[in-house]
Amino acid sequence: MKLLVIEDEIQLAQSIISYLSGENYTCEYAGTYQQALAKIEMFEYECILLDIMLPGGDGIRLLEEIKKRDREEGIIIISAKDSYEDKIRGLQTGADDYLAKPFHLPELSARIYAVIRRRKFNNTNIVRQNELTINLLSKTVLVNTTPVILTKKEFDLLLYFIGNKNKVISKNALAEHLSGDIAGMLDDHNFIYAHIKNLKKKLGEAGCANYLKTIYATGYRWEV
Amino acid sequence: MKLLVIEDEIQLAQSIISYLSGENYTCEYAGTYQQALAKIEMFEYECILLDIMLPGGDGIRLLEEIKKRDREEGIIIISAKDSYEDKIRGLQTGADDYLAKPFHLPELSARIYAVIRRRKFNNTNIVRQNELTINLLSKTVLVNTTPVILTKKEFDLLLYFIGNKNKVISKNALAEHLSGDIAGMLDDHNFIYAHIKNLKKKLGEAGCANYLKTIYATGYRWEV
DNA sequence: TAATAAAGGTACAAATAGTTATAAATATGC
DNA sequence: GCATATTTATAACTATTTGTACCTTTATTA
Repeated sequence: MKLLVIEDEIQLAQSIISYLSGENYTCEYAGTYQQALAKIEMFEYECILLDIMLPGGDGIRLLEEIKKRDREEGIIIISAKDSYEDKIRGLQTGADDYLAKPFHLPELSARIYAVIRRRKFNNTNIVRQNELTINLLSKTVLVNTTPVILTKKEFDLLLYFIGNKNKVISKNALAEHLSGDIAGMLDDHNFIYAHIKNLKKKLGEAGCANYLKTIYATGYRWEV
Repeated sequence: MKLLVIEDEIQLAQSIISYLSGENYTCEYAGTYQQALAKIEMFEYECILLDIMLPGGDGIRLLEEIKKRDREEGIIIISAKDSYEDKIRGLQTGADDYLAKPFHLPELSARIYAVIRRRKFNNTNIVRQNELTINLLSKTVLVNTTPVILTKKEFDLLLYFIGNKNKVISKNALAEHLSGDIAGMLDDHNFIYAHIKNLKKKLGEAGCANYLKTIYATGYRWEV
């Protein structure tokens, strides 16, 4: 899961990022309006943390800018002043949640989780697909009643496939999703093959039918 | 699907082309105003990516030049400066979309797909034609309810025929569409025969009537 | 209807893509 | 900081697709 932390106080940003990285989020950072906008154009995020009091007072403008793009990411506003007007204004402009400074990092983490769950998984912790049961909270996978131990990348991969079922996804797009990097993508991302193979093997051994089809010269497709 | 990438930064152009080739687009490249104009005059593209800040000629001028020709291709402007005026000016001159550098390759890919879908496929992911149903996202083909497994080239070919139904298409045009400008300028593209034959065979076996007519000494026409 | 030009069929070669096993690098946990 | 697990890189191998060559069939035209 990728997050963007938009916050001008470097100290705070660092501790947020450090904590959330430990929660298995991939975090990126923007300290100014311009940086943030550039990042948002460049990347897709599951959730954006936005300090509404950016220098230049551009927080709300940035929020409007983000909402205009009509993407799927959640937005959580962080604000120094716990002002009611700010909160109302933020939520009206389309933020999903609001958190006043100072806050506890586990609380932030919980809210991020809640926002993502609400937006991406229809407010449920459990994703079911045929004989698969995926628990987003515990990050565990069952095939019928058999548990399957997946690594983080394998889990991400599986979730991505199920979230994009019946679509062909290119090897490049998968690599991008897993490693989050940009341009200079001239390298062969052959590591994808390894993850795919391991995922298939583990699911197969647990008795899961092979839904993940290779579309030669094109990509992969999770067929259901 | 054929794209023209007009971009003077070779590095960036390369990574764009590398990524989009992986997404199954046939990409061609122009680094200058003159090259771009020459390409556009000679060939047809489904979508043009235009760096508005070209050396030796105004990108906007090129955009006007392209629009003057009144073709069907989509145009996506790529710009280094995320300037509001630039964007407005580009979109007013007839560009379909605008993307500020630096951007994320999957995002570019998604926008190209959106533009092509809007222009060529009535904004739908499903193309229907008589007993054929083509899903652009899953890249699958049904004849009535019978699935037909096509290779990459066969799928492209079919889509191209249906997108140009009732028009005669020369062997050269087909070769160029599938393999790019080089192939289009060479003679003797017997590989087209092979692909046509395989496509016809697969569709026929699935119960599809033969809409693909050979126009002797001229080309092929998908007659409906 | 014969001559000829073009297209179709087929089989095989070459290129490309995908799989797998293993090793090296990196990250994680105790 | 060491041991372990995970991720990424490498390389050999396998499978599939694509391109080519050559031969056969079909259509066109005189």
